Amino acid sequence: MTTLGSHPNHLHLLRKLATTTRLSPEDTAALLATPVTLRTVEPDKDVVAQGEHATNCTLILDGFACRYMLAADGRRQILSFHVPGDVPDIQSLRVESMDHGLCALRRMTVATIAHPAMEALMAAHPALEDGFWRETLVDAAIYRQWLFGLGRRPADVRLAHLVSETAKRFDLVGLTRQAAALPLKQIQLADALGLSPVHVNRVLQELRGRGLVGPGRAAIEVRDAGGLAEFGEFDAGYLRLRAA
Amino acid sequence: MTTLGSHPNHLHLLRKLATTTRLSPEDTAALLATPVTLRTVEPDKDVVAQGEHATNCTLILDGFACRYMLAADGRRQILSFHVPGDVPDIQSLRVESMDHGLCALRRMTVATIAHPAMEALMAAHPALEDGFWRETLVDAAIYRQWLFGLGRRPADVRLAHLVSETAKRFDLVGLTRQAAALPLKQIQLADALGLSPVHVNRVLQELRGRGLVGPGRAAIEVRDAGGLAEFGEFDAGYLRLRAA
DNA sequence: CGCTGCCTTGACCATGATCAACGCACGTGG
DNA sequence: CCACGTGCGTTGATCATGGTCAAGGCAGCG
Repeated sequence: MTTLGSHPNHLHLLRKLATTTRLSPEDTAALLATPVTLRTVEPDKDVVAQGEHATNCTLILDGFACRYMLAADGRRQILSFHVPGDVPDIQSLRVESMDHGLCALRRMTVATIAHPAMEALMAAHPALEDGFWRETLVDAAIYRQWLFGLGRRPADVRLAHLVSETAKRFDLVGLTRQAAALPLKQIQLADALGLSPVHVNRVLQELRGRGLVGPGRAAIEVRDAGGLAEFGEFDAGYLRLRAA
Repeated sequence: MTTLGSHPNHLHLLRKLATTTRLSPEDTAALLATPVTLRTVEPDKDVVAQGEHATNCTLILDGFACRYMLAADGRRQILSFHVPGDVPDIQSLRVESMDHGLCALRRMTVATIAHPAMEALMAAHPALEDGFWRETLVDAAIYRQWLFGLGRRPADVRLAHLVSETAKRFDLVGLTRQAAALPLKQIQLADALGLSPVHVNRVLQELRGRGLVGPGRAAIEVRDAGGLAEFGEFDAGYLRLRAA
């Protein structure tokens, strides 16, 4: 048990909150004084399982995670990606049981915040409550983009959009290095895009041929962010709800 | 200008809030005393357009609406349906501009609530704030189901799921009659399911052949709700976050 | 009586899935 | 230091779900 402020990566959360909400020094101080438990999660391990009743919220300090649902035949659909600074299970505060799982895609460090501590923080600091609420609205905006993509965009545009969006989200929390080389496997992209792994491979080659992403196999290297955004019809507006 | 309580269809909202939140008599009284403007919206007319900055929230009293986004080539993706009792643009309270449009699918009666009135109501009645927040969480749960369907469910299952879900949502606000005969055109189903209208037609015939929906062309008549839910892998749990 | 809007049908096409094999890089143990 | 195993990426051949195009059909309405 320690406080959030004692881990240097709290800065990602602060940076993200700052894109939508203005926090007073007192709000920030209270946030950093919040008691948390640090935990490491190995790749492919659930942070919260589907159906579980959560009693904590999870702040990602380092690593990369996704929400997902499983089909009866074992096929997986990834519903969203989550970068450091995200609290992907904040809705567990108000929800009886998780309708989806939360899973580490890379080795993660997370800060676990007990629900009562989170409730107390938000009750005492309306600006923080507001900020976290806005985060869920950004979440919803991202869902809408993915819905639109799955329904109406061809595979190549969809992939370019996803890569652009994910890179931008690393950017927005200050992780420029990871924004340039996304730690995504092709299978994970396939599960997020509703495609098969082999089709993702082929579409990636198309994007490589266009000079938009690099040839490396370890990570998706963004070569031409502007061109990728244009090809993927990506406009970052929906990630940055303007501050009040 | 009148008050919400003066229109009989306020009951749909109350019924829906009651599924997730416990309201005191004072909360209910304040809600019903809220000043609103009544308005009629013709089919295919926008309630709020994409890109617009809204200064009101919209409560649906009667009719049927959808959120949607348009592709550059004019193709449409419907992102969600909305039944009486929904406030589909509540996020406009916290968002600079709409990333999607809100459109009437049938003739609608809506109550327009000015943002300041909504803010005042929620500030004075935390239970109502909580209730509306929970609604956005149900929204998000529906988005996840649609994402899963678009990514991983074949067209027939996807259609059965959508029909089951939409019928259940009419049910939950007390509109049993509309739940049994959904006012949906095939083009609208196609836009929601990411399919072409002709494929929707064929899949509908398959469901008619299985005895799950009726043969009528004016509306989708649910013949065998249980069978439809089973075929569509529909479990209503995600529509009803348990009350605190 | 003839529009108009939507549903229906058929023929053909294409995006992306599936199946199966192979390659390549990295890590581990002999 | 090399042999092997493992996990992922890559490729090719074939298949299928669902799209597109084009032409009727049918009901309600002016």
